[in-house]
Amino acid sequence: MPVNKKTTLKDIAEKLNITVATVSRAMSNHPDISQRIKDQVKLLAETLNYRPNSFALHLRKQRSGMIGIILPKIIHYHSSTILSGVILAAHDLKYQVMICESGSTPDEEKNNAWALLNAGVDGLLVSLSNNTFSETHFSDMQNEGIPIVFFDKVPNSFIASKVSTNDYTGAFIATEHLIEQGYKNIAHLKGQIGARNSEPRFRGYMDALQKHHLEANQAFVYECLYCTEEEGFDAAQKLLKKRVRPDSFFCVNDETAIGVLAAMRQMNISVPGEVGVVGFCNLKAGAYMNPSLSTVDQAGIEIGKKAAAVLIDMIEHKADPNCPDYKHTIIEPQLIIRESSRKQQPIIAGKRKALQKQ
Amino acid sequence: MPVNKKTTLKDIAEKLNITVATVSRAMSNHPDISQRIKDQVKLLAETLNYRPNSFALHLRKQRSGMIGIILPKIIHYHSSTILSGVILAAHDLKYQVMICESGSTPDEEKNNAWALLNAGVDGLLVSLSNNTFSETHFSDMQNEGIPIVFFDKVPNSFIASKVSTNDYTGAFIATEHLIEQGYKNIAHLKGQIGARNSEPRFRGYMDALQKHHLEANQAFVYECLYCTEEEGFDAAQKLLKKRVRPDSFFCVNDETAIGVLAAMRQMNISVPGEVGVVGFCNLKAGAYMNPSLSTVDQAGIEIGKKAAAVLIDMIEHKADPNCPDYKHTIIEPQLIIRESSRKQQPIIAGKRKALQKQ
DNA sequence: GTGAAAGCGCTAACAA
DNA sequence: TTGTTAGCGCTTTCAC
Repeated sequence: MPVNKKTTLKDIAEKLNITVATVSRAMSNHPDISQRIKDQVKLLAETLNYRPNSFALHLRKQRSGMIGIILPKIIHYHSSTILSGVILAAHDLKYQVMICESGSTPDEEKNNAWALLNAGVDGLLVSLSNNTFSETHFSDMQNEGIPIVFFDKVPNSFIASKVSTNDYTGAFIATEHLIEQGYKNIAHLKGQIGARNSEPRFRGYMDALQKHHLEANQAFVYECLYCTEEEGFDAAQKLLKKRVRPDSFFCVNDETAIGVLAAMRQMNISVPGEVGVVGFCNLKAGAYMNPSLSTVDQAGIEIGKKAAAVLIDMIEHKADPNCPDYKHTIIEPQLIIRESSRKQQPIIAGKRKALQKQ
Repeated sequence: MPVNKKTTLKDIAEKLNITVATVSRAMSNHPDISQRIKDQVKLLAETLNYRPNSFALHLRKQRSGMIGIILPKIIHYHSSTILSGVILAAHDLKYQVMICESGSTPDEEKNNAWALLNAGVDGLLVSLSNNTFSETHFSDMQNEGIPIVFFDKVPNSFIASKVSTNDYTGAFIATEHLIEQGYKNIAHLKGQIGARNSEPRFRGYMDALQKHHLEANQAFVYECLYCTEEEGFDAAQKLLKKRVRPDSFFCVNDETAIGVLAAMRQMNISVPGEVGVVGFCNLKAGAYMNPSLSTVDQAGIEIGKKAAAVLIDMIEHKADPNCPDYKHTIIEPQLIIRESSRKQQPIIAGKRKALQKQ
């Protein structure tokens, strides 16, 4: 493997018998430099394959043009969608993205944050793990003047820039949709009390019931610990064995909703005829199910784009005295109606339906 | 937002009336430095929140401890799994990961590569887009001494370090499995001729047939252009309308296989009873299908880990005269048998099955 | 229009 | 045991 030393401004200067300063100015099209020199320099730079040394640039500017992102788990569909959005916006603004995965452990999250800062990122994008209850290290960083934007899973009790889905309205429109389809006894598979998105989704569900004068039945709210398909499966079976049965499920996420669908299949209960189901997240898998799963889409790309844009704005206006205050951007989610909740329209068997996606 | 200038070695040196050199040595536990000074320095560093300036370190060492990764599309399950593996291994070896997405366009891929290098990565991890036919820019980089490892979608006609799945054996064991289950007329939904993984998978299929003395029927091989569920759906319908019908499908990926399952449902053909189906990739969705989808798992985490390890090895032994030659690591995939191909065992209705995953 | 020199923060060879 | 000096590659102020 050849180890050709990279060309530097010095190399060019020596070959042309001028100083590095002149070369530097020529490369950046400084008006003082004669066209002749500029041409010479640029030609030589080209032929020698000159590329500026980023390390020197970073040191000089005390800026790297890199932002760091910390995610609980990359494989989650929602996370990787957000990541895509972040990268898009960052590249547009000439920033690169460095990535870490916390695996939902607060310690890793903290280590990741410091590792990214030590690697030289100009700012941090953070989606908190569900298990992070103390955000003091992040407030320390903020106080040091490090720009941080929280996204998706954002801290409640902590003043900072944030970008997140409106979980409340997402849950509200999903529940309202079930009501409009004629379902009356709507159960809710709820997330863990501690989990960041569970509470607003629960409130959205409750408020939609209230708006439409439906009584909220405590027995129809089932708390899931891990929000897996298995829990959804179990929950659905338990709830349907009660004397008063629910006729539909609004689930805190698509995994549990998929579990509900499996339970319905096993119990020979028709969906959406007898029971309606709506999830939350718009997993790819939902579109493939039979019946396909209605859900709430969180516009991950938008969340990512916005979070990156806010962060980079903070980075570039750090010294600005009238620097904008921390702001919380709320992205509105969108209801995706598929077969699992469409009671009102007959289901047309066939390809179009079988493969319907969005 | 406060803009506290960060503490440097100089600050510490001045406060302690010693030189930066001494401070530097004290911080790195140089044996020559007296314990007293070390204690003083470290204490002050601690209280002043000293963190070494990475830009200066990078400039000095001409190394950043960052690697870059280029993926066609992050949202693809397989890609994000690999990414996770890369990050795991990189962090273990004290490297950070910078990420780009090519969107499967060769131009973006090239831009990404240069952008990552300009940002200062020590080496590159690349999964080629299906549309990349000329890899000259990568060979230029290689010739400049930049360590590159290709993974997943690797170049054929280009000598470099590579890590990839054994597509051939994956296809072989999948097909053989169908044969062992008693299927005789095995169709293959094949990827596009140009696509990187299609050919070895096709060969694996053909060779498995041959090994078991089954005649390969040209009419049973269907070439998909985009390998979507829709194509899988169409293909299955077309093939099943022929006079000689296939009794099973080995599909180039899980998307097409999911399409086949949908077609079977619509045509009221029982799976695996009448027709068996096996996919490739082990998408999450496959486990949720009814029947759940048999598939080939590509051990994405392993691919990622290995690719990162090889790259970092190249980076750290760049100057090594007996530097290892480029090597191609092949990761063996694993067959995941679920319901869609298990003809031999009766399907037990119920929860365990409905939710079976791996 | 171009050169000289300083400095970004750090390390390491050489001196003392 | 500690200080001095040079240098990583680049930009920029100040001279000329």
